[in-house]
Amino acid sequence: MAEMDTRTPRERYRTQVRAEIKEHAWEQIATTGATALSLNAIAKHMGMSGPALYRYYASRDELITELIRDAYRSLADTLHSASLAGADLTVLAHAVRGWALAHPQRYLLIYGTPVPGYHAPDAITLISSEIMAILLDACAALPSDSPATPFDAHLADHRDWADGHPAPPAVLHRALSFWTRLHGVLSLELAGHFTGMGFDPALLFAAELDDLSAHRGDGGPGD
Amino acid sequence: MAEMDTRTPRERYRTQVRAEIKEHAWEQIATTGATALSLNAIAKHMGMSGPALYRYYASRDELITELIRDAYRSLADTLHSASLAGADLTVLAHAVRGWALAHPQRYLLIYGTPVPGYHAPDAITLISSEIMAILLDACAALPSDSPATPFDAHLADHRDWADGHPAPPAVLHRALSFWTRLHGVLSLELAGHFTGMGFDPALLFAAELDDLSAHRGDGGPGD
DNA sequence: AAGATTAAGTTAGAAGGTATCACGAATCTT
DNA sequence: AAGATTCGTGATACCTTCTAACTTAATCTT
Repeated sequence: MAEMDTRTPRERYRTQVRAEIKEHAWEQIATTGATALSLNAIAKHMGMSGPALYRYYASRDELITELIRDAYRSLADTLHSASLAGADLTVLAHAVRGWALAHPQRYLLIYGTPVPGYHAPDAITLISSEIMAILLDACAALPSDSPATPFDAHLADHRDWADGHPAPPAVLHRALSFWTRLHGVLSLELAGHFTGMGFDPALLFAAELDDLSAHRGDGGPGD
Repeated sequence: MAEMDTRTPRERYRTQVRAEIKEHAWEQIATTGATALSLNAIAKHMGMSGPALYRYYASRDELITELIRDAYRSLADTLHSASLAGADLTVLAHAVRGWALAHPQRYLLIYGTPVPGYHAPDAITLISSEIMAILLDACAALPSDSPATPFDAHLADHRDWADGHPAPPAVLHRALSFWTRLHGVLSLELAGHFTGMGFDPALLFAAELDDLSAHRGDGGPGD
């Protein structure tokens, strides 16, 4: 049975309206993009007048910040699930890609062009490092006998972002490459820079992924 | 001697004002970002009233389109110069990075999150394939004895974007990897996703570049 | 040179955006 | 039931892009 909700009806109503606002916001973002998000339109769509929204979100920026946080949370949860069900890099990569293609505006909200004056609050940094931890675990699972590069040496001394994760520099390096390479393909694809070029972005993504898992692996027959 | 300018003074004045508008636009974009570009602010900054700008640009979108075109042109020229002065991939990559760091908003305008309803006109597609041609030339200059991947086979049949360039599929593949990997690092760096992580993005960029030039090159220790 | 034409710049205003404020009304608390 | 709190509203201020009408000025034609 549900335990007694200690919150007052007012509070429950409030959180429900906040959630409904975000729902409409996502709907609008999915069609018109994040920059064109309009509080007025959301309000009218919900049957109330513009300024009423300001009872729930102090500003447009605050709403967007919460949307970004939710997007991070959604991605982190997706990765967490994938990581539980067999956490190798390939599975993880396809989870990321699937999520990004299902919610392009969410991905772009996180990793796209930043809002000029925007600064990520700590809550987001936390989720971000949670994602990084999953990635580092997956990278650590792969063997790595590649020679230490100059960048590896640099990483040995600059591993704040690993947040205490005991991975060796080569693994840190691999995680960063994983992140930046997949983002390179994904962001260009989502931005539409491949449309009209003729090839299938999914295959390029897979090729980059193959290269990541193979060429510094067990020294075996890479592919 | 300057040859007679056949244009009327009106036309010369017109192009000069258009150029001045773009200059102010870049100034504003550099500080506040592209989404916050305001025609009104530009006009007031130039000492004339808002609607006057519409004599020179039919809409805000038309101005932005021309800015994007100029940004593409600037990048293409930069790459062209670099390509003339010894066109190996490393030089090219550092030219791109230098340009991107010098004009972050220009880079983001080209490769960042797209404007929802925006569609690139043909003039831009032309410059884009000009850039691709330079990249393909540089990639073709490197030896390539890597085994054909499934993606290579796919590229053999989907090479419209190469625009008649006679590069073999492996070179096309390398060009795409070059593009996406460097963009992966650059875009995340420009978006500020590395700030606070501690490591030096320049070294990550260099490491990615090393990997690109080395591991499928001379048959080195890679595989 | 005088008149007609064209272009440029102005003000006014429509439509829409964020955000603040003051006020009435609904609701929770006591 | 009375009081305090919160919600939603309309009015308002100040932005934005963009259109329309009007004035002024430069240029072209006769």
